[in-house]
Amino acid sequence: MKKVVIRQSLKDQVKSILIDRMIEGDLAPGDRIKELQVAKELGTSQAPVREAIRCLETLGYVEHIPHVGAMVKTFNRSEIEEAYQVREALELHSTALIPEVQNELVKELDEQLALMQSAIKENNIRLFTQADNEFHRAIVASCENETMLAMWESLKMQVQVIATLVKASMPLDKIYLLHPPIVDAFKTKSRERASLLLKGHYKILSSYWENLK
Amino acid sequence: MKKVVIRQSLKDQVKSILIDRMIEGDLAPGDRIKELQVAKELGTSQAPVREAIRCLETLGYVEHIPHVGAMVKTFNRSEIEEAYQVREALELHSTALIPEVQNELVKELDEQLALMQSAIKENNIRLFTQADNEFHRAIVASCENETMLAMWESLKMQVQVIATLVKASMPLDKIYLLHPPIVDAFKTKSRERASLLLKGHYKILSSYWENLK
DNA sequence: CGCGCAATAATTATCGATAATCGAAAAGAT
DNA sequence: ATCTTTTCGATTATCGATAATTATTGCGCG
Repeated sequence: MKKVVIRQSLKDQVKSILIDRMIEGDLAPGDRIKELQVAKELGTSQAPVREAIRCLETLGYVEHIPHVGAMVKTFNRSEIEEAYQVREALELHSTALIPEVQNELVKELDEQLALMQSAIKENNIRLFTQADNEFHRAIVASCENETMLAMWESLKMQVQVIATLVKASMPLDKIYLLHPPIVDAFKTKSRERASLLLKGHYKILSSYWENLK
Repeated sequence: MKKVVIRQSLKDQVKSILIDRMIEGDLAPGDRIKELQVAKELGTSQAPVREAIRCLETLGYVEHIPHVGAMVKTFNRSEIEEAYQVREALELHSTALIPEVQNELVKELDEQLALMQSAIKENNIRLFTQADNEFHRAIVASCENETMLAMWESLKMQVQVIATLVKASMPLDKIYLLHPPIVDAFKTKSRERASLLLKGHYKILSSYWENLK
């Protein structure tokens, strides 16, 4: 691949850097993000940092209070539960919208199932979570509705929290077992059945989550 | 009500003004929004205008191309259809999530039905659309999921387009008739039935929409 | 006439500095 | 000692100006 000069606005660069810091844990929930401080660190002026923060705000990654500042968002219980419900709504309706040709979807789902299994063998929660995410994402993506997919993805952060906590109390292989029947339903072209199974999947995980109180 | 000093950032004021202009039609889809021009008009500097525009961008009201500028968004056919599908997903799942006490919801829905009827008598499409919107909004709102409601509302603009066009070809009273059965279902505490009727409602409007090609 | 290219105009992106605002600490009053 | 007011430091919000980028115009040339 040919190398090309980087032509990315400062805002976008700052945004990427801040997101990286969140992922790495250098920026933990509750941490404040000061515009001028970040600007000095990164060698820019306040404006691009400001824009980047506002962007993160709309992504739901940070919380912003006028004249006070921004801090990395900490989700409370109900926000997380709400997001989980919305995600369920989107996935269920997606299965209903998936066009007839489901071969590619099945292939993708099978791949993610395999990844989940190897993650279980290694007891690699991170890998499992990723495959789990991709599994569900594939379902939403296959109904070819960009708007739907964008909304589904916007709940990433909140669902991340619930997923992490549930996985700590529920064995991975038990979570895994919720998925193959869904793939089978798609294989037999029964979206109706897939939808019901998915609903059951969510119900079971929700009840586990409830017990974590 | 006691009067309180207005304490709103310039950004928010600019944002409101721009949205008003869109509603009034002074800013039509495709129109460019120039930062410095708006700034001069409103007597501010570029910065607040810039922020307001970025905010409108994330709301999906304007489209922004780096180094070129922003313009009022024109939705294409598929974006509108996608939004409509997502809204259906959210409303259907909302009905399933509504807690047992549905009296307040029924009351609100009945009110909106009445408004729709008087709108029909006056042949006031604007009023009808508003009541129609509130009707569906009430359903989503009653499941007490702020995240769900926020997402539902974020599709306002796109749905506005489809609603306007369908109403031009489909008589208002026909659209009206899709709603009372839904209220009846809620009255008999049958969320299951309400969900099915809502699905039917969407199916019928979609088919009308398809015929507008 | 139409195409490539340079010069120019228009607009956004970024900057550095200043004003406005907030929260906490210090001072004062009861 | 407690409550209120004032002051001060920190931070965001806004400004005016400049740099960077893109779009447009006009000109020379085949």
